[in-house]
Amino acid sequence: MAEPGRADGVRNRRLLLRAATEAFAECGVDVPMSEIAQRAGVAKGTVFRHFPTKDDLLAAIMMQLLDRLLGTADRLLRAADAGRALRDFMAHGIGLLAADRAFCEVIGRPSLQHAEVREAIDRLCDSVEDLTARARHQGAVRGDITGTDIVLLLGGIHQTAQPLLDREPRAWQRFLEIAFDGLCARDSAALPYPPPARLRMPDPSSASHPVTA
Amino acid sequence: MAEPGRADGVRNRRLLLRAATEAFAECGVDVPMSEIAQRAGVAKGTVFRHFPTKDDLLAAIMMQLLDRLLGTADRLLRAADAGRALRDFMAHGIGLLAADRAFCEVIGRPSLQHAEVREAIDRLCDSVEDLTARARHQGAVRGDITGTDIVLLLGGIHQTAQPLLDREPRAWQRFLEIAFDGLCARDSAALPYPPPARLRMPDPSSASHPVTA
Amino acid sequence: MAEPGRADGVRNRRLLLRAATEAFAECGVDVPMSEIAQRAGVAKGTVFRHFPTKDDLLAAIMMQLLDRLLGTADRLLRAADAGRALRDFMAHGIGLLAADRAFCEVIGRPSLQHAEVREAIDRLCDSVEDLTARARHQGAVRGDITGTDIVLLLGGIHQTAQPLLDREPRAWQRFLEIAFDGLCARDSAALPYPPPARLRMPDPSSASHPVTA
Amino acid sequence: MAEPGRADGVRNRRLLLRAATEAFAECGVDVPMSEIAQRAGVAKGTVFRHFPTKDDLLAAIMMQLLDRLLGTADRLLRAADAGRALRDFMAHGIGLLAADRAFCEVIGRPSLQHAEVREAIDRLCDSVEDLTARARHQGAVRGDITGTDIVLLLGGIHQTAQPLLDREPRAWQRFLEIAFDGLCARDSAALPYPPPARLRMPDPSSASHPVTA
DNA sequence: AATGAATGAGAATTCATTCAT
DNA sequence: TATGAATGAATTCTCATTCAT
Repeated sequence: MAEPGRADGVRNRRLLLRAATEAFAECGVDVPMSEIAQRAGVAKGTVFRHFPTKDDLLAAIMMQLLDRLLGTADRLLRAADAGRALRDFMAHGIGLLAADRAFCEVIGRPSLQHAEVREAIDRLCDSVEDLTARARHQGAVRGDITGTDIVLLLGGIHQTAQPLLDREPRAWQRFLEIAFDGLCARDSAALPYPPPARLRMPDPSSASHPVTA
Repeated sequence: MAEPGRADGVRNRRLLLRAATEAFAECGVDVPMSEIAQRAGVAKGTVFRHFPTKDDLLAAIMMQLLDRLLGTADRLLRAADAGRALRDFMAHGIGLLAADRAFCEVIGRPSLQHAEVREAIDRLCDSVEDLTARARHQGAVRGDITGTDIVLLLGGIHQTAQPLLDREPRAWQRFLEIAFDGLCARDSAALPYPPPARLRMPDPSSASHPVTA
Repeated sequence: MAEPGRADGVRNRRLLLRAATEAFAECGVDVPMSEIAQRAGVAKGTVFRHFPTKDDLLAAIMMQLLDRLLGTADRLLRAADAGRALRDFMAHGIGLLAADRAFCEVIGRPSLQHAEVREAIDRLCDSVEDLTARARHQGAVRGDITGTDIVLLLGGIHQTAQPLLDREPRAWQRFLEIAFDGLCARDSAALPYPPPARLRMPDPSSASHPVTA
Repeated sequence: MAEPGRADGVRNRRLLLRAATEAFAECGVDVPMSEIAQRAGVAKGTVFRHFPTKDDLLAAIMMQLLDRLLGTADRLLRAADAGRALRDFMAHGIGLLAADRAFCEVIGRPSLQHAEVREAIDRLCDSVEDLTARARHQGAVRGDITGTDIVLLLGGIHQTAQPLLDREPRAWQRFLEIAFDGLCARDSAALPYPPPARLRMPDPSSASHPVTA
């Protein structure tokens, strides 16, 4: 509108990502692009200049998350105590999710099919698999726990605590502890269901059920 | 011309609920009302005769779910093995959620604020609290686990397995087992975060943060 | 399942077609749907209720034109004087085009790829081919004139007179006469270019050049 | 630092005209300005520096066309065989139009109202009138054919062949021959409609009917 | 009561044009 | 002068909801 001057493109991109992350986190993926523009203090057209479609914007936000997760996972691969490292990774990941309501809703959206996002998820799965394997070998978790279990639990634990997040932003720690105790339980019987297959983002072709497996 | 219209009305209401449950489960809450009307084999106007707004329809579906959960909880209160009963309750609840993609999305919607729904959630929490207390007293779960933990875990475990649901509809059993092992872990240290407060549906007035606590 | 409100629907569809024909004729295909709605005296949504996309509306208008042309062609096939019939057909066709500026612009639009439209064009070409063959056999036109020539000339003659249409709505008669004289010229040398192939609407797949051949 | 910027400006203007001609020819007048900028290898702002509005750019392209037509007409005025000259002029003109899909669409656009364009059209009409008068006097065309007829036929013949252009870029020669035969037909009855008035571009004020006369 | 046509407030997206650097 | 980021009006289309029949 009466915006004084044209801001640096880089700066606006950052403003937009911040505004979008916030808006998606608060309102979910159905928040209008115009709301995001407003929060970023730019005109609607500027959003589309930086992110040609809404799904491109969602994908960019996913990438932020995935990049941070990947960085953490790779760093923790060098830790001596693999069990501790695995738990730290989960804590970090859940903490990131806790800031973003959109994560649950983004599943099944075309944004997950961006080549970039698919690759990042793939790389993340690789690293978490390594992280988990080390914990398994050190006896820190049961022998039948896989990296995919861990990735799935990230979202699940976050979701468990989500209704509390407003009033108790750290409540997820409670459920992480419970889950981690379950992951360790060495003397228990075999789990009643085999380990899940590696996560595969759905091909852009399959249109029926939009959920991944 | 005694009551045929009324009978029709009852029948249509049932058709609509079935169709809506199915449609929401398959497509999520963004499915158009027209799609629901079509699946039910009635005209759009008829949907609105029975459910004045979309959120009323969502609330009715929530009520179905909650009623079934409540029935199960109350029945299981009479079981001898309280640990077994708690686990059965969770399995039943997660199984219901697994059939309905809309459940995750409904959080934060005004449908959660229907007086009827709030009351049902309240009643459910009471029953699950009882169920959990019995399991606690029988030593089947740790002493610091509450009914609210259990209710929250319902959604969380479902969410953990959700990306697998298409290909492996029973995968949630694996994560229920893990979580339940964690709930039992008697020799562990205290949980790092205190038990959550009782679930409270948000007041219809507070519009900012749509998540409950 | 009576048909009470449907009378309105039929009436509105007619209003819309009339309004759209007028609007396209006056303003070209770029006229906004909202303008058409306004001219028809209905709300925007009503246009889309009747014609799900703009191209559907354009296709419906094309169908009006093609149906009338086809009716005329078929009727004239029974005339005794084939040369006269062919000229009458052209006069009728050009008269229809003269009322519609959109016709020139619609070429290459997806509306031409509607199955219904393609079939109508096909049928029209068949009839005009017959009409032309009869004129050829009666010696009313040169031996190397085909139905496709005639169909193409319809648009061409209209286009020739178009800049005059506002002030002289019948000026196309002058150019029809000139063209028809050219079609008859029996003692002339062979035409410098072979007859065109049958008109074929482009496959929806070919996206490069949107013009038909 | 004498005039390098100016030289750049001239060069850019030429690049832009070339790119725009090409883009309009391929895609029609709705091609975005950004596409033209890209084809010219300059930034969008540069397009607007040279042509303040899109219609200014269209007008400049019209001027190119008109200048070439005018040059040809004037050159052919000196030919001995006036009938041959007239036909050569038409062939040249149609050939130019055949390369430019935008020409048909430009009719009715404000670009036709540029003073410069109006003058060029006027001058062209004068020359073509002379050209036609000479052909008339030599008996090469009917006595009631005017220069305006010829100018109008340029667009009309092009339009006739347009649907074939993709596959048969020279098909217009067939229709030029037919039309020219019609123009010659000396023994025919009088044409059924009087010669058109001189072409007049519409006043910028009259906004209702966008077609010229 | 049921129907389905009509409504109109948005939603995403495009693009000519402006303007700061 | 050239650049390209920003603008915002305009456009197509969707969908919850209302209402006449």
